[in-house]
Amino acid sequence: MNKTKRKIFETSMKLFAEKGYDATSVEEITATVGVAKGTLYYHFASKEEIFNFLIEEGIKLLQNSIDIKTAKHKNYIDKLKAIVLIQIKIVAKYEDIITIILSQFWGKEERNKKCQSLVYEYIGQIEKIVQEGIEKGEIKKGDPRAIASEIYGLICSTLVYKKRETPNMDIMKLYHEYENTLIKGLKIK
Amino acid sequence: MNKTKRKIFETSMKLFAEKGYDATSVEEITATVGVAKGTLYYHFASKEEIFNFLIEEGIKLLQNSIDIKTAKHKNYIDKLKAIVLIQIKIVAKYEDIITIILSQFWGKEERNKKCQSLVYEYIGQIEKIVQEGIEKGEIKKGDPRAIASEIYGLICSTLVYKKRETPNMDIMKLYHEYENTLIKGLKIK
DNA sequence: TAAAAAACTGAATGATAATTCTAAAAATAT
DNA sequence: ATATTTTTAGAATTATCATTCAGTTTTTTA
Repeated sequence: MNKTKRKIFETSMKLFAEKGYDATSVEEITATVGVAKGTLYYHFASKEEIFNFLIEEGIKLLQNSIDIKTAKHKNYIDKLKAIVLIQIKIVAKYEDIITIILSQFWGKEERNKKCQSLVYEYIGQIEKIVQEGIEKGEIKKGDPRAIASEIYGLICSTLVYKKRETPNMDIMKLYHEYENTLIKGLKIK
Repeated sequence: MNKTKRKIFETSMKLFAEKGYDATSVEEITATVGVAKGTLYYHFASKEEIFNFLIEEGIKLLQNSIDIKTAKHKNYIDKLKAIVLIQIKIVAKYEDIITIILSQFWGKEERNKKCQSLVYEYIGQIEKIVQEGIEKGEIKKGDPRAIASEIYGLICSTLVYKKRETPNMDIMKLYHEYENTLIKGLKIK
C-alpha cells in the first residue's frame, strides 16, 4: 500500500471510528487527507472497499492473536487468561478498529455481515477452547457457548471502560479485575 | 399515542433494530406500516423524533428496572445478582430496543450522544452499588468502575449469545452461568 | 530525454432520501 | 346534516453524497 493510499485508509479508520461509517462522507475523508475525491477512487473502488481492508486488519488482529497466544499454554485456564489479556491489549492499542467492528456489527448490509462473521468466528474459537477445557476436566462444567460470549463481552466492557474512563487505562489492573471475577469462576477447586 | 402513531413507532423500532437507523428510510417505514409519508410527518416532526421516543422507552426500561430490583435486596451481592438477572430478561424481552441502543451508541450525532448518556448513566448506577458494597465489606475490593463495566458487558454477551444461538435461550441457565463465573468472584469467602 | 504508466484533479452526474406542502378524506362535534 | 378538526395522501422540493470521467501532472522506464 503506497503512502497516499495508506493515509486515506488510516484517515478513514479514524473517521469511521469517531463518527461512524455512514456519517463519514468521502468528501470529508479526502478533505482531511488533503487530496481530491478522484484520488480516493483511484486507490479504492468504493467507500465500501476501504471498509474491506479494515475488516482484513480486524481478522488478522483477532484471529492471529488467539492462535498465537493460546498455543503458548497447555493448560486451558491459562489459554483463556491469555485471551482475556490479549483482548484488553487489543482494545487499548487498536481502539479504532475494534470500535468500527462493534459499531458495524449490526444491520444487514454487506459490511455488517462481514463484522458479524468476524465476531462469530472469534467467539467460535473461544467456544472451542472452553469446550476442550471442559472435556479435559480443566474447566468447570457449563455452557461453552455462554462462557465464550461472556469472554467476548469483555471486549465491550473494556471498550466502554476506556471510552468512559478517558485515555490511558491500566491494562494489568483491568486484567486482574477480570481474572478475579470471571476467570476465577471457571476454575475447578 | 394513537393507533397509527403507535404502529409507526413500533415498525420503526423493528426496522431500526433489523437494518440500522441510517439504512432504514422513512419511505420503508411508511410502506411497511401501509400509510403515506405525510402521515408519518403528521405524527412525528422527523425521523430523529421517532428515535427520541425510543430512547425514552430505553431509559424507562434500564433505569426503572435497576431501581426496583435492587431496592428489594439489602445484601449487595444480591443486588448485583438481581441486576444481572434483569439484564438477561430485558435483552430477551426487548431485544430490538437494546439492539438499537447498542448499535447507535457509537458516533457523534445527537441520537448517538443520547445512547451514550443512557449507557453511561446506567453503568454509573451499577458502579455506585458496587462502590457501596465494597465500603460495607460485602463485596471484594476492586475497581468499581471496571466491575460495573464488566456487568454491563453481560448485556452485550447476552445479546450476542441470543443472536448467535437462535430464538429462545434459557434465561435461568444463562443467569447461573454468569452467577458461577462473574458474581462468584465478587464474593468474600 | 522522450514515451509510457501511474497518480491525481475537481466539476458533472445520478441516485437516494428527508422533508414540505397542498389538497382530499375521515372522524367528530354542533 | 353541516361545520370543524383531525388525519391521510403523495407529488414536489431540496439536500446530500457516492461515483464517474475527461483531462492534467508527476513519476517511471527504456
